[in-house]
Amino acid sequence: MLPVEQQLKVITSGTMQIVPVEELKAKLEKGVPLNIKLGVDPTSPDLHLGHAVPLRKMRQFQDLGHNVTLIIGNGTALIGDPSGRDSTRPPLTEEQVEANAQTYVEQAMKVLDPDKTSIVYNGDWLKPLDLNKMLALMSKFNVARILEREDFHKRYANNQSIALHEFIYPVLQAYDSVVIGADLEMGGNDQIFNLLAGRDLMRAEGMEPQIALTVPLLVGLDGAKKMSKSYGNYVGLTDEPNDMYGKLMSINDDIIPMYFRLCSTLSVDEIDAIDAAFADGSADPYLMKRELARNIVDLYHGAGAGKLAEEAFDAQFKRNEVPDDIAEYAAADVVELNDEGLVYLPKVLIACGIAASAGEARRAIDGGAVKLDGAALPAKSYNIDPAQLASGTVLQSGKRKWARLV
RNA sequence: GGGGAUGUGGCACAGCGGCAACUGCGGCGGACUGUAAAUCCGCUCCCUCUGGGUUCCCUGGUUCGAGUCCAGGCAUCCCCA
Repeated sequence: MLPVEQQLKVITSGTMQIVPVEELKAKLEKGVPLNIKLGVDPTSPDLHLGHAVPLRKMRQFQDLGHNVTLIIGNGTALIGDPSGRDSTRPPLTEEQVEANAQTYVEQAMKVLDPDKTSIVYNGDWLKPLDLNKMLALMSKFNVARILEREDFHKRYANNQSIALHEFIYPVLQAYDSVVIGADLEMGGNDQIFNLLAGRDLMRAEGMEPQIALTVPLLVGLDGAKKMSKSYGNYVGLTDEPNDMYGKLMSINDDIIPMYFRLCSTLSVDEIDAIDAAFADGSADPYLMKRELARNIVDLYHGAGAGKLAEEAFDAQFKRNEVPDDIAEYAAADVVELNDEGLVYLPKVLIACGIAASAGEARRAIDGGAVKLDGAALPAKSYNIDPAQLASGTVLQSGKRKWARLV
């Protein structure tokens, strides 16, 4: 294993807080692999780059020679983590949890090293808990302490409801740490209370308390809000390579270093150098962003995928070539003649998935966005000669929506 | 349990009884670019559209005409107990 100082350099890169650092140092100095815990409630089947931030951190631990336990919260999901919420989470059904857990693990393994990861389900030990044990656990916590945390405090102060079972969430999460004997637990920065609860409970059980490590919430592609599917500012881990590359190319310059830090596979030294280059203005943001996009595409789609995505990107957006993997539609299926022997183009655009409604299609035409074989149509050209839609014609709306007639 | 307020397009916020509905954000498209930023222009409910249809929590009512008035319902928020 690397010297403690070097390990710490990697560990602290891109983290929010480590409580307490001295204890972590002491644990590392023992020179044995630590047990690193990450608990996830599979609330959604699709992971994005934001979810991958703690996973990346886990991977760094693995590369340093430590072991990682990924806890699938099929027990805790029955409550729903109240962290950062202003209302009670709807509970998931067992089937949802089951299905989500499977895709979660699949996606997580793109980041983690499967050989150094053990995957466990906390329902295995949480569901069999009997009343005695539950009460014993709950007696270790007190209400005033739990009410101190910001999310509960706010809800309480604002007269928003807090269901009693939500208080139990940190208790169960803490118990997970006891069961697996965690040395360190990580989470997003809204998780700090739950992580500290684990410390308290472990201490109460006479164990060496875990270290709490938090990573920041990743900012979304818009550079403003946190990355989230509902904001539409995310890069999904299963997004197609070209898509992923394109989305990353659209980010603002000033979040490039942060994305390198939290999402890329570059070494800490390399990332530090990039930070420095951005700080003194010597960095070329455009080239850096291309490197970032390649790196992340490689990570999720295999080495070389980034380069291919970049070439496709250059062809499509720099040289305005027709992308080669566009959807094809049989002209016979999509092209309909009206009484005058003309084709109502908006219908064709809808059939080819280029427009959501005829109105949208008409607006796109009027706005000069729609092109046939690269030639823009004049405004109001809604009814066109079917000869313009012969087999082989490429339909385009804007730079991103394409279809080919066959 | 008592009292008060509010419910408008993805979000935010206007709207004297004549509105497909102000404005901002966001989004899309165009120009310019590095699918960055900044800036400028157009669009942003549906419909083969100088027109038609369906909208402003729900249900009824008043009216030639209701997002706007009335009644009841539902939801949310605030104050007091």
